[in-house]
Amino acid sequence: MNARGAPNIYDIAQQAGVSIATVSRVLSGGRNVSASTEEKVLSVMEQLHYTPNAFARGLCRGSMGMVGVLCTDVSDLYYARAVSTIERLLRQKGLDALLCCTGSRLEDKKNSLNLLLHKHVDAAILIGSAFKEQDDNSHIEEAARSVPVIVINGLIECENTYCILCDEEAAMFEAVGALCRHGCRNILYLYDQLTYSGTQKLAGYRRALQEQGIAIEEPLILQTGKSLEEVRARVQQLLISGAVVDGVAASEDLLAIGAMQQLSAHGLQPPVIGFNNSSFAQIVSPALTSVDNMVETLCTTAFGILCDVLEGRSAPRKVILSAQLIERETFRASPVLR
Amino acid sequence: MNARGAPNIYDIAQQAGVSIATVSRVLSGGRNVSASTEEKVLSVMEQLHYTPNAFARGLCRGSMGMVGVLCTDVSDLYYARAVSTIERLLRQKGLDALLCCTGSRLEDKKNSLNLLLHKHVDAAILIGSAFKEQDDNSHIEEAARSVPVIVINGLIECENTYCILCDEEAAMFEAVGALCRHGCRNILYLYDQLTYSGTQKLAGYRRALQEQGIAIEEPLILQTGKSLEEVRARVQQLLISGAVVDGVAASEDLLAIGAMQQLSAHGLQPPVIGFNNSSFAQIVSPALTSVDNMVETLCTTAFGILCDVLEGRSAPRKVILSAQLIERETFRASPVLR
DNA sequence: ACTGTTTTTGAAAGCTCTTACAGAAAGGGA
DNA sequence: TCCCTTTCTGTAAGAGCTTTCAAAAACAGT
Repeated sequence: MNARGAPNIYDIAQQAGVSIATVSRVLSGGRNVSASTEEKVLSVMEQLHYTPNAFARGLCRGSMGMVGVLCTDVSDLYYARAVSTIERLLRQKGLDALLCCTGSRLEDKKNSLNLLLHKHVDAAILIGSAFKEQDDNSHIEEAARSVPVIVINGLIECENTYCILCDEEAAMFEAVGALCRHGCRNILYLYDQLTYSGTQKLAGYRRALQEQGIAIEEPLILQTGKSLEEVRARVQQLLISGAVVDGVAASEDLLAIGAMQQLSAHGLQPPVIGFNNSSFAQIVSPALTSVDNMVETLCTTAFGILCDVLEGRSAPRKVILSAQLIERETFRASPVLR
Repeated sequence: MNARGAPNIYDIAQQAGVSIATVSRVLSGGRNVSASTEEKVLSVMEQLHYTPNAFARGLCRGSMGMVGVLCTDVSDLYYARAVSTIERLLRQKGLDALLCCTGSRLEDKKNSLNLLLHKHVDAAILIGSAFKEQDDNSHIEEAARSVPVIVINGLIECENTYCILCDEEAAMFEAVGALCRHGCRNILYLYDQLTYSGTQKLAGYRRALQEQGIAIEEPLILQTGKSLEEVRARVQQLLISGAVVDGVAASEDLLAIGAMQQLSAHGLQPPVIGFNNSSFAQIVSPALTSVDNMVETLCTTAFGILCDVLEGRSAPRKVILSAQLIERETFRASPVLR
């Protein structure tokens, strides 16, 4: 064992009476090493509790087996689920997740991604971070020049970039359509941010109303913050202004819940549909009907693509899954012919 | 620029007409470099978009500025909040968070921690992962031999180890005591796992009943899973068996909510107190009274200690904060004299 | 025993940076 | 002008691993 702590490959070589090249060969699977030599080396490693130095390895191989995982905020249940799923899959494959919560400001997202690349991750997985405008994604394109970038729940189409998303426009179209067919005419729509996903959902809402021949009333389209209080305050404002609301759709469960509470305080209980099918949905009462956009499936698919890419296989540049309406107490689509 | 992509320190040195040592000096703050040389080097770096190779740096310095963050499961709201807080603080300080969700099996926790160390993190932060028995923490003690280990919400006392916790025994003692003083005599207690924290809370429950002279009925102490369904099923079983319940305390909000729902299905609405003060608590109705064990504060404190340790300052080996009962609709302590 | 293959091994170069040490340049005082 | 500091710069030796290339050993076939 050398002076400062951990033994290195030289120590092993010396103890085992072989050269460092042989030790290195044993380390990488024992190709071209005689069985007896391999055994001896392995036993010395065991004895000395040897673990190869990850930095040195990284330096030689250009990779340390880390994948950057970026999202706006893990304390958000939705991202938490996604990150959890991805982390588990990565770990199963011996990869480490370098977590990075960027916050919602574009500038911060850009910086974070950049920093991550300097750590020489093997790939980057962005969750829900792509924006609508092509221009806002320049940092992603830039990043894709050094490592493959997998975007979950965001659209991006450029070299070395892969995206897995759920057709949320269609999902919201269906959900709002169902509300209309149920008889709702003044459907409140709540959203927080206009990420790619946010934009899609809003578009779905608009298309559904148009298709049903219902005029879109802009005041019913409400941008709120993420907190329950903000949502309730905005809804309260709206109600006080005299707006009529006979249905609610929201880009996230929490927003729907806030609206539900505030409407309920006014004695109103219109049908409500949330989005994401988070744990919140089953906990509130009445239990919230919500669109399940399949985070886990999105993540699993993304991971599969990541593996394909890292191992040099070909992979689809864009995968679109479809969502599913999970019916609970706040709304059940009555089987009505259109 | 050299053959394969990124420029290295030699490229910069050559372009700037200086030696690599000088470049390295500029890199590390420009000590002992003339202003003119520094400027020239910096401009070449700029031009070539140079970033020092993190692995090489790691190799020399023995650190890459990464901190391992371990928890059972980030998809759990409680851990998600903690991880989010910690990640943000680490990033502010230029450190990266290597996330590791260990699952609840001790064996997996041990392995994960071990793997993390091989990546040469500067420190490890464990969230709620310490167990009751000293023996179960051997992996932590082992880890602490190579890097400082900060345990949040778990007790551990050994060399190079720091723990920050909330006195949950006292918190639960107070909460259950309040229920008793309110008149509850058959208080259902729900818990999931007996981590250190879990054990403490249960102990608090027992002590409160004892102090109030109420006999502890073991069937009222219910171990459930983490899912709402499991909780409801277990509570249902209990009720069917004819047990009387006139109060509920739980080691986690979700458990309390499950119990609430099931009791409510039986027409019962006893006082209920949850734990963690998660977002769930404000969302359900009636809104859940819950003990806030100050995750964010715990994390901030932990981070402060981490900084002190990394920078060679002294830090307390153990910090205990106290929790706070957040009163909502499911229980309000009436001001009764003991 | 000898030749040609195949398998196993080691020496050395390379990956990119930091840092100790020594030498060169520059500045100050007599 | 000379000598002694102080400031700046370069050389070279690591840090610990991978990998190429050539040499050595083992083996088979005649």
